[in-house]
Amino acid sequence: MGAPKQKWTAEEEAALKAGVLKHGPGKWRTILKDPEFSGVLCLRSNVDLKDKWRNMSVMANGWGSRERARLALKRMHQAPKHGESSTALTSASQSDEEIDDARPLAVSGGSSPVDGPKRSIMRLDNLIVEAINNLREPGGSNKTTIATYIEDQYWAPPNFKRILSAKLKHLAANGKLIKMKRKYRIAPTSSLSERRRNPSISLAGRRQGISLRTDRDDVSDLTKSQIDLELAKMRSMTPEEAAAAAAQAVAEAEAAMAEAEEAAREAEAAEADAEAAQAFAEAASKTLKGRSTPSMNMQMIHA
DNA sequence: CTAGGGGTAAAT
DNA sequence: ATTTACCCCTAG
Repeated sequence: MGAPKQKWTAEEEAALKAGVLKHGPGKWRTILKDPEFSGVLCLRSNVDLKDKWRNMSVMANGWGSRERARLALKRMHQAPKHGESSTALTSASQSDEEIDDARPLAVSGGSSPVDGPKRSIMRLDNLIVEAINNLREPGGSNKTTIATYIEDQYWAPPNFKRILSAKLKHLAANGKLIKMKRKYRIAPTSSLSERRRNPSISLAGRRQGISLRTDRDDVSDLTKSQIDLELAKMRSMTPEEAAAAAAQAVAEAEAAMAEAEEAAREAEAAEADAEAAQAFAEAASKTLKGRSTPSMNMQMIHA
């Protein structure tokens, strides 16, 4: 009875992504056994990992197996009117876009053993959240610290700092982050409240709550509708999607980089995200081709 | 153990 | 009322 539900947190998602990135899709048991991730994922089962990954992949690539069937069925079932003859060309509209897809991840039995390439495309704002959460600095973390963390943990494009600045500013404007003095912290509205169903492990982290809204430094004032719109736009964009799009133009990425820089200078909403993803993908491609190794160091604290 | 199907409870 | 996504169940 009583388990209301159990939502996945950013840390868990990040850990899962990192785990898949390292060991490849499948191998849930391996990921779960990894000491680096077990600290965060010890409450989840391998099946949970699989399911979550499925959900995320489905969301990322468009529609997987279930969604399509369900949607089709629902559409069919939910067409009360319609009728007879004529009309003809029914569907055939969108459906199969067959995304080129950089890599279908979990799907397909191909599953190369060492599938996990270095493609560490992750949504920048998730990265930022992860950085702040993991740093756990009192009063928040400043831009430099966040940048250092991310650069340390993952690879970063040369103009990363600029993109990060834009992103940070944008997130603060959106209300997703609270900016105080020179430090950023996660906004209290971000649904960080209830915690695990298993209270036994006391896990040192998770300092939340306290809507410390002291300063009226305040972000720029955007209307609620505007914020909502931007958020919706951001949400519709997925890392894999962006990565696929970016990978396609990887040959011309060098030229795109210039544009990205310029765009990042102004940095507006999802557009900045897209450019950032492009830059990231470009860097990933270079790395993959045999450049310097990405320092994939995970150093989490797990007392 | 992993992949997939299905149900059902939360959120919009 | 519809959609989202968490969780359980079963087959390979």
